[in-house]
Amino acid sequence: MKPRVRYAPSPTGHLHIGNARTALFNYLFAKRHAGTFIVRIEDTDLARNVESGIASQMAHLRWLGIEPDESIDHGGAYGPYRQLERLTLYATYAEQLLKQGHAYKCYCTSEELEAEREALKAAGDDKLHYSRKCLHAPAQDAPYAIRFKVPENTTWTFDDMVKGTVTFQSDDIGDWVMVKQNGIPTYNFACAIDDHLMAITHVLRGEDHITNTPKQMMVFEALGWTPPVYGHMTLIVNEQGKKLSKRDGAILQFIEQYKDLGYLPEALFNFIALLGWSPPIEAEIFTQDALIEHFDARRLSTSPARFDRAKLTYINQQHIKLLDSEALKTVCHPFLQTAGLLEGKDDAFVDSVIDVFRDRLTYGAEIVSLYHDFFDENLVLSAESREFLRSVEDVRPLLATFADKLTELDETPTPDAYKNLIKETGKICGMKGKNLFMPIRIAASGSMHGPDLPKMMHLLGIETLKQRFAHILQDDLSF
RNA sequence: GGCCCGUUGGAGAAGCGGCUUAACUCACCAGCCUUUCACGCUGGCAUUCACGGGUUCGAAUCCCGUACGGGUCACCA
Repeated sequence: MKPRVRYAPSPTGHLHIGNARTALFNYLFAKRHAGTFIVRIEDTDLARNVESGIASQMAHLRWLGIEPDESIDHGGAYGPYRQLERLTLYATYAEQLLKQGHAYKCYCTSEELEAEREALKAAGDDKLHYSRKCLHAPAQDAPYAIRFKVPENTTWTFDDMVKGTVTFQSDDIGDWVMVKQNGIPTYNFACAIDDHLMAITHVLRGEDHITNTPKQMMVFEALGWTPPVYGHMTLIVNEQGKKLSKRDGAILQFIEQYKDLGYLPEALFNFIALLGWSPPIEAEIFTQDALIEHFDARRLSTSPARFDRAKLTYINQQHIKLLDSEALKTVCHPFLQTAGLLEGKDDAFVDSVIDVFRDRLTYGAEIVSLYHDFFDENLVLSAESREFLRSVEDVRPLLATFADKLTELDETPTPDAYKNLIKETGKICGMKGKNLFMPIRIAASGSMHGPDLPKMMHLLGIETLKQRFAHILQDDLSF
């Protein structure tokens, strides 16, 4: 049987990295087994819905390369794919459960419930379950919620795809609300109904849903249905080992933020796939197709996945290396453009900028800071550079010679022209290797680290170079 | 507090009872390459798997307990 899996976001905002990961693993699972990947919008919390949230989520899913087979945008035989459009369906089943005695109307107000919980807490009760005081309440002409009547002395056991056998007892679950006073179903109810109606075979979701599972299973049982296979993936945690909180500013958590910084979608896809899952082969740079080919749900990790930004950086850099120059140009161009670095520059200039930096670029937007680091007007010698200059004998004559030679060049020397110049300078001064290149590099860029020297000089332009050499030669001998 | 889950080097993370004197990757260090820088390549980097018991001829791997960490206990999803 071909699996049918779903990603069921609530449209409360942008695509979060944790949600993206849920979507991604479901997608991988579906594609790996030639199944169907469905996106269902769970918008039953009216207060938290953000209308633009749906479009944003769908757009970023697509940007990541995750294309649903069935969704509000793609249609399908199991629609509608938005819960608010399925209200009559839920009402039908709620009615049935009510009739069969699996559910009952609850007339308690939120104040009463709150007071009840407070009392339990004060009494030292640690379960804080609903008292069931409305279980036999006569019908009233008042607003009501519908509660699921949790069967007594029952054990729910399921074979979790990642955790193994997991068990819950009736005693640990209070009668929960399945339809709110406003007539809209709660998550656990709507989710169970839809998973059945949409013929979902496997549910891969975050571990934070594990305690919801028995609630959903009891709906399936009451209605005589067979629940899907569940799999609960470990949470993604931050440096402190805490669940990623959307309010945590220390980590960029939304796909959009990475997109805006010029991260590559295929790299992000690769990185996220490694969050709580490990490939069966010794590699870690994967294309989406390779990931689909190697995906195996049995390799989903049981311990929390640490969000490691350094790893992301590395993976992105590796994917950048895979790009041909045209593709890399497409990535970098907008950033150079917005930074105003392209004013009066031609295409060849863009090509050289990218060529010079491609080896050390870790994400698109970085091209701008790399550029500034090395080509800023006010260059400042790093401490390391000064120290090096002091350690080399006869630095000054060397730099003077080079500066002198510079005046002999034409207006737009090629990288090779600079290379020859360095060579000649070395010959004249009797210097070579590091002692030759490094002082020139420092004079030109202020730093001991940077792109290939001749290429860099070419980019910098002869006028800037002349200024910089003049500047450093004016400097005190001690630098 | 109840219930559920986890704990391997500076970091991520393999490992599923003997092939492990613990893979791979990042970071770091050293060397090579490059007349510089970077990329790349090669090598180094846990006598040890939170701790304490137990099972076994044999345990990071199984069992129990302790500690620590996390998740969840809503008319949120």
